[in-house]
Amino acid sequence: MRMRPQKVGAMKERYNVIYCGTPEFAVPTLDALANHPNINLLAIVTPPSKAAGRGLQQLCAPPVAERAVTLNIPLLQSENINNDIEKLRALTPANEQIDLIIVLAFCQFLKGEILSLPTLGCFNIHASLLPKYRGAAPIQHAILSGDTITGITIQKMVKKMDAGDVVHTETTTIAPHETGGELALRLQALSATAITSFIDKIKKNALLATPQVESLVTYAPSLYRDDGAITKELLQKSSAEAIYNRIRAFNPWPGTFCHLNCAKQKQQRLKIISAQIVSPAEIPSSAHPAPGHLCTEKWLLLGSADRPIRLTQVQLEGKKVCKDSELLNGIRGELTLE
RNA sequence: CGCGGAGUGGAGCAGCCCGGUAGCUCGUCGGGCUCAUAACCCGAAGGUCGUAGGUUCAAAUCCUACCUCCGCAA
Repeated sequence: MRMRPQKVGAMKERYNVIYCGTPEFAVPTLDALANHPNINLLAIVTPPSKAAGRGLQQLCAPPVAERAVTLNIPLLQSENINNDIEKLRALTPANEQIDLIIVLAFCQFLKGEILSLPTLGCFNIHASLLPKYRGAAPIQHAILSGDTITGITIQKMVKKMDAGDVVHTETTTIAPHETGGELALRLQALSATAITSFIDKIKKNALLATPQVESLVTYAPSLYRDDGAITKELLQKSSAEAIYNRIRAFNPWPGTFCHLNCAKQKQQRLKIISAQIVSPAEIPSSAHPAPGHLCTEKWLLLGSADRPIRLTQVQLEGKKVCKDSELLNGIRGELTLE
């Protein structure tokens, strides 16, 4: 049963905001907030800097943290923000209150105590059309499922992950060949648009909170490297379109790959950068790969449950990205899958 | 000092272990052929073998240092 939308918010000249975010994805929205005339950014919260990079173990700050320094806004790097509530209070001027906490791609879960800290509440920007794809990897899952539409949702955070009332949405179509990385770039810009509209709604006291329809809830769990494995088993039971969607959804992260055996060499991992579905009519019958098998006559063709998939751009361990035909130019002996 | 791979004509690679004339699959250019192809045939151009030292009669190959690119792991 759908509940009647309720109004939340209050008119005010300037809102005290704390922004929580981590990766590049959260930077444009930070900029939008920092530039907004009605927003006073009290502080920016990110996780601590971590060692990163090949060879030298250098400390690497989250992109949002770097941006905070550039913007000259107080930065709080916290392992777990739930334990640092006092530090947040300390950043608030004596006779003022925290009005809003905005959370985008933060990698930390906010508990009850912090949710009740701001006067207007905590709001999360989520990169899907909730209630679809609650969880950590909504962008990839939307493409993986072959969706043609997605967007940005702003929800009033509750104790349950991504389950709060929806207060604002922006939609966009997913292009047929769009990758996870390309869509993420567009959605991070759309997120900045969304937050501006959201603030305007608050200003006009026109914010409507619509409960999520529970029966439509789906989840987008975290992805891991192994999820990108294109195996014989997966190929045998999947359509070419499903494999193709996986390849583009997982580009550039967590990436898709398969394992190759080449004559008298040890097994090598082959990253798949891009691919395309091939109509059987486009290739000679001698080059038709069986489901779960690899054909290397001129292109790298994987056999799926229905049509072949050509791996157009690939990368072998320790090598640069190259076209499938270029890889085959250098291969001596037979190449087989796994 | 986290582990590992790689720099050789325009591209992708072999050759290095065991030093002795620069090789393979493509591409490019010229010519030919076909109704046609991710086609085929003939010919040609194009390389300081990442950089700098060292060993040697002789180094792509052995030794040392450095530069660059990349995979894994976080």
